[in-house]
This record gives sequence, C-alpha cells and structure tokens, in this order.
Amino acid sequence: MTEFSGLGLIEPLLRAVAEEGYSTATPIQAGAIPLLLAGRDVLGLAQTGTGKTAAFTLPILQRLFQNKKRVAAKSPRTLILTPTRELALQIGDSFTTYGRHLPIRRTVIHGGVGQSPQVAAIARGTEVLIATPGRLLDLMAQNHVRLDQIEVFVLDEADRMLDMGFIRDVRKVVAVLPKERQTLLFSATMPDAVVDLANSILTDAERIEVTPQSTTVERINQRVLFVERSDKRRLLADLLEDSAMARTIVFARTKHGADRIADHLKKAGIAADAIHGDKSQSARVRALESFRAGELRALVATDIAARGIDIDGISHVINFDLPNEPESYVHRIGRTARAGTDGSAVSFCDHEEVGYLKDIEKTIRQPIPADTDHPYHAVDVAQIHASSKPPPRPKAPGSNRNQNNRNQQQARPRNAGTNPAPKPAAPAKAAQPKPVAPAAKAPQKAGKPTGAPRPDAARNDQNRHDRRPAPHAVSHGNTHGASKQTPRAAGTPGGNTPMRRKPSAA
DNA sequence: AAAAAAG
Repeated sequence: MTEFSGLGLIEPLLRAVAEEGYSTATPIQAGAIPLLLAGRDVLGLAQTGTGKTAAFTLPILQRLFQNKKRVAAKSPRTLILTPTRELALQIGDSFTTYGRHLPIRRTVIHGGVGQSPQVAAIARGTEVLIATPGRLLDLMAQNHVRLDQIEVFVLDEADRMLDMGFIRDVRKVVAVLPKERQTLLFSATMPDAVVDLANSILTDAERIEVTPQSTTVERINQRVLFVERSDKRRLLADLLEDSAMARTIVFARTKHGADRIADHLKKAGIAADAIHGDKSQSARVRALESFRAGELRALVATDIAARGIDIDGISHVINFDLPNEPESYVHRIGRTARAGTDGSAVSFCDHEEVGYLKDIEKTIRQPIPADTDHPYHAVDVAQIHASSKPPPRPKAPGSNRNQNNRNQQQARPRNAGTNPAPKPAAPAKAAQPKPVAPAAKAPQKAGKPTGAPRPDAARNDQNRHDRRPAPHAVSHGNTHGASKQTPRAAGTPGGNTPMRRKPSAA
C-alpha cells in the first residue's frame, strides 16, 4: 500500500486528493508519480480504470506549478492528446478536480462544438491543453495555438489512436513539438506500430505495466446467452426490468443498432439512451451525464464507449452484439467491476456470432459459461457452439500469437523501445518484487502491477540531455501471483446474473 | 466490418 502522502506531492494536491476521499495510490500511481515528478519519460501499459489519469494529472500539475512561468498567449505548456472527445473531457475534469487549489488553467478542445470559446481560452493563456487530434490540427492550421512551448506531452490510448487512423495526425503534432520535453505514452496494448511510435517519441523511458485486464476479468461474472437475433431485444428488455440491473451499459455493433435498441427500451418503459459517434456532441454529453447521474437504467453504446470511459457503479455490461474484434470484448466488459467491486457481463450470442464467441474465448483463455435458464434460450445456437470445438484449454504463457493480445506476456520490464540499449549509468538495482497490495481506493480504482520499471537505455535521439538516470529503481511488486486466469467451471451458474425470469407475455 | 475524429 502506498499512501499518496509518501509520493512527494505538494500540499495543495494532497489536499485535493484527500477531498476526493482517496488516501492510497494505485500501483500505477505509486510507480509513475515519482518518475514523472523527476521529469522522466514514461511508457505506460495501462488503460483507464487503473488510476492512469490521476497518475499523470497530479505530477503534471505539480511541475507546472513549481516551475511557474507566464504562459504566452496561444502557447500552452502541456499537451494531452486523446482519441475521443469523451476521454478528453474526462481528463479535463481530472485536471479541474486535482488542480482546484492551484492556479493552473486547463482547456479542452475537440470537434463537434463551436471553436470560438476554445480559441478564446487558448488566447487568454492556458497551461494545459487537452485535445482530440482533428480539432487541434484545425486550430494549429488557423494559428490559434502554438506548440513551441510544450514542456510535457501526453499521448493517451496510443493503440486506439492508431486503430482510428490518427497516426499521421499524431506525427504532424509531434513534428512541431520542442525536442526537449517530457513525454508520456499510454497504451493498453503494444502492437508493432505503437512500439515504433514509442521509439520515436520517447527518450530513455521507464516502462510501467499494470494488467487490469486479467485481474478485472477475474472479478467479472461472465455469461453467454444463446438467443436468436429476433429475440434479442425482448430478452434485453426482460433482463433490464430486473432491479439488479440498476446501471447497465449495452453494447451494440453499429450506431444504427444502438439507436434502435435504445428506442425499443424506451418504448418498453425503461429509461435508456444511446451514445455513438453520429450523435451530436451535446446529445453525447447529455446521455453520458444522465447515465452518470443515475437517471438512466441503461446506456446503449457503440464501441465509442468500450474503452476509457470511466463511470462508477456500472453493475452490468450487456453485449447485445458480440464484437468481431475479441480485444473489444475485454475492453467492453472492463467497464464494470471497477473500484474493486464485482460486476457482471452478459453476452448475447446468435447464430452468426458463434465464431466471434469462439475467438473471444480463445483470447481470454477461458470458456464463458452459458446461462440457458432464460426465456429465449436458443438450443440450436448452443449446439453449434458446443459442437464447434472443445472449450479452449488455458495455454502456457508465451504461446500467444497475437500482437494485440499482450496481457499475458509481460511481467518482465523492458525498455520502451526495441533499440539495442547501452545502459547509462543507472543504478542497476534488480527489480525486487515488493508486494504492493492492490489499492482499494484511489483516484481511479485498482489495477495490478506486473512489471517493475527500470532505468533504461538511451535511444537514437539526438537530444537527450536533461535526462537523468532514475534516482531509484521503483519496483512495485508483482502482486498478482494469484491472478492468473483460472478457467471457471463452465456452465456453473453462480453469482449475480439476474435472469431467472419466466417467459413474459411475449 | 464498424467505429472514431475536422468539416
């Protein structure tokens, strides 16, 4: 357990943290905050829900405050790039919350809304600029923002950024940043493209890993319900009438589908709304806010909400459609079981989705127990699934073949990049696993550490002065000896899947 | 294949 008070944070920040009700740092916070305060570059393998946002918000605020200087008009000192507008707003909130006792301004810019207020705020001067790529480039082209004073650059959700085709935009932005700066790159996975990007923008970075996936997945009660496509909506409405499903996020594969599902629920008298990329920004904000406020029983979303969005108290995730990308399944169900609570993930599987289900089971290395005790159970779909292959056996770690499926193979710290790495005069302290209990309460819930960051090698970059070796090798221990994925007994319904209803009138 | 992001 690491207390925030021991991380070297200044009083106004500790006060804000305490006011939020937190005292214990999550592993990524315990590991990253001292490094970031010391000015190091960090490569963080982590997704939201591990406390990642606070892990960089707090030290950035502190550094900006301690090296206080006048902000020239249009010239922010920190740039944070995120793939989605919602994420940008969320990070903006984090700066507001933790910076409330410091005179540090922050501005969020993204598309879908008028640019004038954003332009005005930047012109007035803002220490922190949080942006989605499109609007940032837009404002840069119009000379409304300059990036030549950037001291800290954060690239959040880098893998997703690349998935969404932002690599060129990111490169354009990086090209105009000062070479001498502190850079943080966060990514949930490490495909080659992210490794390349990390190599080119980080200098002498520490790598910090947390594995929310395996651990989160463990705490989630997963079930699959075989159902014909035509019965899905009725099944969903039935499930949602159950009072246990107080706050449920329903994932659909398409934007249109999400709308139709939300309409159907509304007609059935269930407070629901949809969120997806075709909705106006105000509608997106409204849906998210009312869901957060508890006014909606269900939020129907596309994968816009699969990652990153951090909402407390989501009791259930329902995959109305199975994602065709297995990784997406893991991200989706990770919306529940946060803050150390339990959660349930219920996946509908129809005829055409059996193959997706198989892929998912392979990726998570465990079969998902079927729950047949519901009114719309489709026997034939279940049979297709049962006969298609034996349930996947857990494989030995290291046998995974998929770049995206990174979460089994880390455990040993590595350099951020792949370049041959002459070790600088860094304290070669072996990474001794020092147990760090998973934080029960921290700005953004718990995660688990796996890797011990280690002062590491130089890169091929020209500018690498101002980079000191790590003052100490932070070693957060491997706390998840017990967190290996254990396949559950298939078909053993246990726990809180609320589906004991008898066929309703339909 | 769909989704996100600048219009």
